[in-house]
Amino acid sequence: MQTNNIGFLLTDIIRLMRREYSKSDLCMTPMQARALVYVSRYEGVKQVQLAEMLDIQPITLARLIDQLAEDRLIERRPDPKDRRAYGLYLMEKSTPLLEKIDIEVTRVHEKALQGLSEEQVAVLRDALAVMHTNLSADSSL
Amino acid sequence: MQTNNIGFLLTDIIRLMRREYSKSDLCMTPMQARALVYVSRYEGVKQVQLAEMLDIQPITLARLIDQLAEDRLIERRPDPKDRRAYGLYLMEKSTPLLEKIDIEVTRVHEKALQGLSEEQVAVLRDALAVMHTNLSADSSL
DNA sequence: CAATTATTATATACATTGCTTACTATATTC
DNA sequence: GAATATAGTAAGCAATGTATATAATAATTG
Repeated sequence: MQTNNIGFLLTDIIRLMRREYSKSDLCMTPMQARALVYVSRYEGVKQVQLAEMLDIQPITLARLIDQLAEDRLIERRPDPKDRRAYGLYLMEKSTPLLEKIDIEVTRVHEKALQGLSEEQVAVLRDALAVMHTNLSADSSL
Repeated sequence: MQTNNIGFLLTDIIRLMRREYSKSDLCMTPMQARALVYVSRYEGVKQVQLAEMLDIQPITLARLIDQLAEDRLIERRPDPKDRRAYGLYLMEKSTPLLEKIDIEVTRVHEKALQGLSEEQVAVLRDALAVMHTNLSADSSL
């Protein structure tokens, strides 16, 4: 049993990246930022769809959206065709914030990946994508 | 701003690995398992040292140790030379559990890494190690 | 040797992210 | 029209992490 296996490394890296993000003045958590980024990319998305994209439970997303809505970064607009559902839309305040998020993400990426060649980063990215796919596959079927 | 950046990928993979581990019958959390593995590798280690190895706060580790000690997997033995400190030692019950952990870690690794060549895995592992080092560096100095 | 400082472990309180289960309101289907 | 499915939420819990504070003990310094 090794103490430097890949799972341990990943756990550490996530924790370290979280620390790095907390040094910024974004005043939001990584998942909040992520949800906001997704809304900006898929404006009008419904919560169920977004929860599926993020692979989290709808209730987990609901609370994220609560926070973002309370901060007036996004809003829930009633779906005209389905009175149960809401579409998620950006509000004005989010535009400059999204720019800051982008800068911050770039900063952390650069810090994390420094010293790695483009090729290494490409292999890393591909390997992580494969791992994601492998782990998403539901073997219980 | 991309929705498939490396930080997002890592976050997802950690969550998916956690789910995968929860399917096992280990009845312990990843961090508990990790702490147990470290104790098995560095038997007699003191809590402060172990917290440093895991790069977590001493209080975070203290609670992990509480849980493992309550389950009679490890024990705190008073340090003969320092009455403030304890050495951490395995108890009998942990031997078969460590074997099960090893099997489970191998299973999840194989599921996560399937389809990747040995070379890709090697690059992945190296890249993650570099990222860990990069992010551990305290740039505030 | 006495006083200050540092270290070890823990306590308390909190935030974030995640889960399960259950519920309401509304759509859809039989 | 009744049964079923879906969108969103509520309540409660667990795991992991943080900051700050405190008690006990060691180490250092004057």
